Order: sequence, then structure tokens, then C-alpha cells
Amino acid sequence: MNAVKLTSTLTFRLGTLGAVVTDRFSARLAAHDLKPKHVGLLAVLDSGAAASQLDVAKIMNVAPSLVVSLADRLEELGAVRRERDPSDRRRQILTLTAEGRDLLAACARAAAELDAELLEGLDQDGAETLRAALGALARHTGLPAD
Amino acid sequence: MNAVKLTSTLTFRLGTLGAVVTDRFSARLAAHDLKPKHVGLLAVLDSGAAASQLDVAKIMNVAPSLVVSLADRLEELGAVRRERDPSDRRRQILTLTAEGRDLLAACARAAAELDAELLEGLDQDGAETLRAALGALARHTGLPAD
DNA sequence: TCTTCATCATTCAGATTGTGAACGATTTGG
DNA sequence: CCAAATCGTTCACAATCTGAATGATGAAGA
Repeated sequence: MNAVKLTSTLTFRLGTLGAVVTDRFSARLAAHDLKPKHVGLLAVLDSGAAASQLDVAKIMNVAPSLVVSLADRLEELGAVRRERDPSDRRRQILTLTAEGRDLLAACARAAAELDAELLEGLDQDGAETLRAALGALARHTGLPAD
Repeated sequence: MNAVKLTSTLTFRLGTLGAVVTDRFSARLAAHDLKPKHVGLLAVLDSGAAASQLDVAKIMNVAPSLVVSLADRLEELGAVRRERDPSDRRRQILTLTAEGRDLLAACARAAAELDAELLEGLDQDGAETLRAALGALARHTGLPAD
């Protein structure tokens, strides 16, 4: 029945590559005392308007209680500010501080460095194609695609 | 300067996509009572010669003790056989059984289905390009690339 | 042969990371 | 004004993986 080779499926490759890349990224992030999810949270705040913690949780696809601890950490680093929404005092609005933006930029630089390492084998063209294809995939999957 | 946008780095996209895809794959695998790592182990056995648990651990980039529990589970499902290497009785040689091959095939089919879902947006060409580029990336990263 | 040291599988305690069920504070809609 | 829903928080605990013992085996040398 037309046997499928598991290791050449997108599913398998994205899974394993994702794990490896996340590990390596995590190692570089250690210098800033951050985990990938912290950076993810920063990215959400940067790309969108000010968001409540629940909004963030939905976008990141994690439990709201996790956002609490991530935000705690980032707040104590001075990277985010927590303010009650005046129009709905249940909501905590998270916003990036200047330090937060700097931190995010540093993480983005780390990611770019890792990108360069990963792409060593590919030519300029292949790299751009890959980036575009993954972008399309991300969009189609309902992820922050840009 | 030249600010890098984190969310458009390969690093970030592979990380998030990897997580999402692994989650979805995991959900499909639940029908077989397996986790992605179990399938990874089956794939290692299928693609290589018979391997000791330590070999498998190195290939999967995982602690040897984890291989023990993965193999325990797969053995009790009848998917793998455990035999002492006659020429070195410290080593446990893991081999796929016929059931193991069937199980792996079923998982590969599940992965292929997920692939189809993921690729819905892309044309035939883009899909093939993506597959190839990820293959190159995997190879360059020292992963089972095919 | 003995003795010593390395290697492999296994067990187990614990670290890490995340979830889900309370709960209190607030808002919203009869 | 009251009942139900929503948001953030805490906390217990589930899931996953690692690293340090331990026991069995093998290898190398006196």
C-alpha cells in the first residue's frame, strides 16, 4: 500500500527540527536568564496591541496560569509592566517597557545568529524559499506568521 | 542595528511550528497509545541495523534511561524484541517485530495525513521544495535526514 | 589468573515544565 | 439587586526527562 516513510514526512521533520532548534535557542537564551516561552510572550506583546494575560494565553496556546508565572518573571526583570485595565479591573494589561524591547531585540539577534548556523548549507535562494514556505505554513496553522 | 524581527526568524518559526505539529501528531498517536518518542524509537530501529539501547539513545539525543522506559512500553505492545547481544552480553539489541513494523506504518500514515492538512495551502511545487529544504536542514543538523 | 577499570542497562529520586481545579475580585445581564 | 460569567492567581499534581547510584559484564594488564 504505498508505504509512507515516516522520517521524510513534514510532520516528523518539523517535530525533530523544532525540538533541536528550540534546544539550541534555549541554550543561547540562558545568557539572558530566559526560556523560549518568555521570549514568546515578549514577541506577542511586541507584535500586537497591549494585551490582557488571557489574550496572551490564547495566542500562545498555554494555560492562563502559565502566563502568570512568565509575566511574574518578566516583570521582575523590568521587561514588562502590569496594569489593571481601567475599563475592566479584572484584566491585567501587559505592556513592553523599553528594557523589554531591548531584551527582545537581543533575543531576536540570538535567533538570527542561530538562523545563520542552520542555513550554512543552503544557498541564499533556498534560504528565502524556506523562510517563505514556513511563513505560509505558520499562517495556515493560525500562528503569528510575521 | 538593523532590527531583526524575531517572529520571522527560522529559529522562531521552526520552534513554534515544531511544537504545534508535535502536539497534533501526538493527538493522532493517542489512538495507538503511543507518544512521539515511541514512534521515534521505532523509526530508528526501522531505518538502521539492529541497535543497542545506547546507540538508540545517542541517535535520539536522549538519556539512556529514557530508552529503557520507551522500550519497555514498546516491548509490552509486542512492537520490539529485546535480546542480549551474544557477543557482548551487556548490550540489549532492539529489533522491530512484524507488529512493530505494522505499528510504524500506521504512524507513518497518520503523519502523512497530518502532512496533507498542513500543506493544504501550498501548491504541489511549494510542498516539494519545502520538504527538500527541511531535509537539507535536517542533514546539516545531524539528524536522520531520510 | 586476578585485579582493576570501563561500559551497558536499569532503577530511582528529583528537576523542570506545564495543566486544571479552586478561589477572590470584578463585571454583566436579567 | 442578584446570579452567572470572566479574569487573574494560587496551588496541587501530572507528565516528562535527566543524572546519580547499582549490578552485570567485558577488556587490559601484571
